[in-house]
Amino acid sequence: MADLARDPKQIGNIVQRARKKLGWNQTQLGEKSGLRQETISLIETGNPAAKLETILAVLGALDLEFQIMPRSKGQASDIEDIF
Amino acid sequence: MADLARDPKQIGNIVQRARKKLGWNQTQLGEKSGLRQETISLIETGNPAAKLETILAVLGALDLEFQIMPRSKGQASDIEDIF
DNA sequence: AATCATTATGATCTATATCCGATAAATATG
DNA sequence: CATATTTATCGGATATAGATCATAATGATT
Repeated sequence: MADLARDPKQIGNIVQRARKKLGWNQTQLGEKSGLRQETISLIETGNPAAKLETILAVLGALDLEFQIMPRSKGQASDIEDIF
Repeated sequence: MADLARDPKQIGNIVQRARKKLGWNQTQLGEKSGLRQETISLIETGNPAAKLETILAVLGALDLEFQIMPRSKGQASDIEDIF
């Protein structure tokens, strides 16, 4: 349910997975988040220099959110991330 | 334990609180995250255009991490955030 | 294989982050 | 208060995001 996001690539993967789960293409996600398809593409491929506000807009459009917590708590979701 | 981070200001507050809890000043956090004191200042005051990699570097230095999850789950941590 | 949909890439432009060096403003501490 | 520490701000330089318009590359579907 909760996905670890320690680097831009993980964030990109999570965004892509959530988008496809909703049956949206990058253009549609762009419309809902006020961004262009090209920008969504960059984020999903793990652009490390993306702006924070851009990431937050994408997460909002997907009805997702960040939480900040201490590292390495050895939860179930950590294991998923290995694969 | 887990803090909601829906906007840059919340992230800045969380960073500042974690830094002070460790007894560090902005310069020290900058050294540990490879950033300048000015940059830490901007992040803590909620700069929305901060780079993703910059935020991730700061969180890493504080031994914190992002998790991504569905919004509004009405957890205890949501209540804290009102104050 | 041919076509349609989707995603990735390219060049140009404007805006702004971050670095760097310096300093002003604000906050502690004696 | 006076001073030392910490945080915020300024100017110049460099790098790159994201918009825009266009197109190439990739993936599906028949």
